[in-house]
Amino acid sequence: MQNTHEKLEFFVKKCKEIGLKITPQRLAIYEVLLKSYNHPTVEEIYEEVKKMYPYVSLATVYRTLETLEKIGLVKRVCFWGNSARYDANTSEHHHLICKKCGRIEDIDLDQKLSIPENLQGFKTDSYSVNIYGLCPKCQSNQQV
Amino acid sequence: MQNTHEKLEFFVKKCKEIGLKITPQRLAIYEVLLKSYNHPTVEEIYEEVKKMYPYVSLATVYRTLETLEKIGLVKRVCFWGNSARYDANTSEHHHLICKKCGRIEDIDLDQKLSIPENLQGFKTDSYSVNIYGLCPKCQSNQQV
DNA sequence: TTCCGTGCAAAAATTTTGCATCATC
DNA sequence: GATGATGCAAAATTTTTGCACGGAA
Repeated sequence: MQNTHEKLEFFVKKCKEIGLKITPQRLAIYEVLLKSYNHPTVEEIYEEVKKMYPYVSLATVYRTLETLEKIGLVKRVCFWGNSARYDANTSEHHHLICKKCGRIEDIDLDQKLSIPENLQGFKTDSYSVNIYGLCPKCQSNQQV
Repeated sequence: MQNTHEKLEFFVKKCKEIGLKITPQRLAIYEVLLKSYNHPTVEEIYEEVKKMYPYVSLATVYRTLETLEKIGLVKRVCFWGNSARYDANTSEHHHLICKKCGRIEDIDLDQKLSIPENLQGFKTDSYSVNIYGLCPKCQSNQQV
């Protein structure tokens, strides 16, 4: 597991390698994502980035996230509601999802599935597990 | 595993129980979903239903799918792209997803994960596994 | 100086809602 | 006949795109 600083250095290295320019917006967007552990929506990322760069545009956030996803630095996750969410944790991990409020948490599973390399003609390369349930808050609001 | 006919009867029973009216549109939408094994988008379901009921409205499809999801007859799945997809297979099963074209197939896994009932404060009740890879078609178009 | 990236605004795509009418029960 | 469901259109939400300008390399 790398820390934020190492991840940012890696980001800069990767951008230079590929020939992407390192703009303040790009850095800010990636930084926001590194700091958030709640799989924010594009809108939420945008609001956060605006605190540092008030003139940033939502379109830039969309474009940047797409770019970051292409080079493998962030993952697009999509579980709930109508908007895409992003995650800077690209290591092997799984998700715990509240069926009521949609809250998503990362989780490590020690159990491993052994997935055949070939399944129904698909050449497989990874998997992820979504575990559904009720988060602590929604359990106590159950009666409401 | 029930067949289509049994599922339709169950649908009718369930609707009556809850007090939902059985309209031709509802039946048609559920039927379309029962017959499709590719997790169609709302738009795709709409196009299919229109073949039987040319005057059906997209809004009805949206509302009906929401209703069917609430009563547990269909599942909303969301993996790829920007639109919601639906699945009438509500039994325990998992998904095989092509990273390139977004095709989704159901898959049975004989391996089981044993998920603790309590994880990070969440009361868990189910899980699903998404396996990612390349579908046969995208493998052969790889060079393109 | 050269391009890529950005901001802005408009367009496209997706989903929800209000309301009058219709059809099931 | 009562009530819930539908169709239509408009609105709201989410995402993408075109284009001129500005800034990183």
